[in-house]
Amino acid sequence: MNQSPWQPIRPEKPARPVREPLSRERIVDAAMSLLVEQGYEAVSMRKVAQALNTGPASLYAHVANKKELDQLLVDRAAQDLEFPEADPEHWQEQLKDGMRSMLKVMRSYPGVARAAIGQVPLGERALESTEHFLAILKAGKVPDQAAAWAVDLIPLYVTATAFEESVQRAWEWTEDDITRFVGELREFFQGLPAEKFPFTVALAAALTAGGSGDERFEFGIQVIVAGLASMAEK
Amino acid sequence: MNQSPWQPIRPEKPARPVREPLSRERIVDAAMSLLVEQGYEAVSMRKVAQALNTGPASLYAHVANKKELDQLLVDRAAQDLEFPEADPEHWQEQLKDGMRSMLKVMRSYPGVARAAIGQVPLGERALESTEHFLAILKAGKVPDQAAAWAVDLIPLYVTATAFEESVQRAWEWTEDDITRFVGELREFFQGLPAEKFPFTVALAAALTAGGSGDERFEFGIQVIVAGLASMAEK
DNA sequence: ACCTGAACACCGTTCAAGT
DNA sequence: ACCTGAACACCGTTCAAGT
Repeated sequence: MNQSPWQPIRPEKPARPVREPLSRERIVDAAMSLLVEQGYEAVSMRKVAQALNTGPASLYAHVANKKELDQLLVDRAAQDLEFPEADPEHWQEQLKDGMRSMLKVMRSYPGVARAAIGQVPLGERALESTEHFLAILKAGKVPDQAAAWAVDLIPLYVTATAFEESVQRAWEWTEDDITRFVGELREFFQGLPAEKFPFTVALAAALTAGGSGDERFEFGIQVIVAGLASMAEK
Repeated sequence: MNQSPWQPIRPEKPARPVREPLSRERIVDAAMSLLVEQGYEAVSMRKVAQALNTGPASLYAHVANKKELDQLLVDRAAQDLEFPEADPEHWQEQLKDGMRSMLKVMRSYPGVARAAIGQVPLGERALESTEHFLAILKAGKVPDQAAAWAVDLIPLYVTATAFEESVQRAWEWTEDDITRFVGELREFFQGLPAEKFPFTVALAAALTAGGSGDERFEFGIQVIVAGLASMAEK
């Protein structure tokens, strides 16, 4: 206002792009948003770059490649894991709670299961999760080697469950579609030739029960925990 | 030779491409070869078409899309499954044998596990496999609902194991690389702060044992079978 | 040191046009 | 009915060139 208009103005580079510089942090943030909003398939180097208003090549100064970005996403998701204090009296129930919590986190980041499968969990939070599962297993007197392999089996089962769900979710079926599909499936099983498929026909109803996934998952963790309990000492 | 050279010759279209016509069968054959020789990533519509000396668009007259081709590949692999006659006396060992056979087939078709995950197994051979597992489980007096969910859990575990292996194989590590990595991993675990990670440090050796995968898989099927046995009636 | 545009070698799928 | 070429809208990664 009070600046005389004919005074020469040095326009302090107004066109300069004051964009925040790129960083691993910002890249993971952007990738995580894409993952949550649009699933794993949407997390491409190009789309992440676009979300950050830059080109795909720019990401490679901060992230080695797509695989490393996947690992960073798994680490980020692992931060949401929660574990109660280990309680030796109820180690079996605690093991189940840990697995339920793990599935919950993976469900809240659809697609992270695909990135997690086959990864050795070495992030800080992943290590804490391993430590916690070991503590629970040892409280239950599970032998060392069995406990060690169990902390491999447990994430494998939970991740596989979450991955399977995410694959099926990618087909974009509605609740109705699923109900109809399950019904048709039951009829298909029932209609099979009984001489050749006696058990499949007889158990058609049981085979198609628990479509939502929760009951099947509960069954799975019950089998695993009971199996581990059978190996416990004393 | 004995044909007079100035006689008008109708050259019966020698340039006509006598190529065998496309068919589902031939497409699956070509895709399976690619899968076996170069892994799942190599099975693209374009590469399959190229192997058949045609363009990608030609495949769509016989196969709806890539997903359907994946299903056909799983069906094809399932034909290699073998099951012994069900023997009630040794149902637990038979269950394990069935799982071992399943893993063996999946290992011989690297990449088929990725195509199989999340699929409801409805091919003829897949149905026979379900029927056979049900027969073994019922011979072991596992309740109906548990048996039904078990035939979901079993393929999930085997497929996840095979998929995990195929992901790791895709990194193209040599035997030496793996040995070195496992050694470094053990040292890494041992070097963690013992106040924060007491069990991880103490069990470092056990955590890194059985890198080949066979021992880990044997442990997994032992846990699952023991868990199912704990649910058996009587 | 960090960022960029352009290029390379790929994808799955569609469609109008041919036979 | 079956097949084709060409196109569309994508991939991950590399590299020389800029600042």
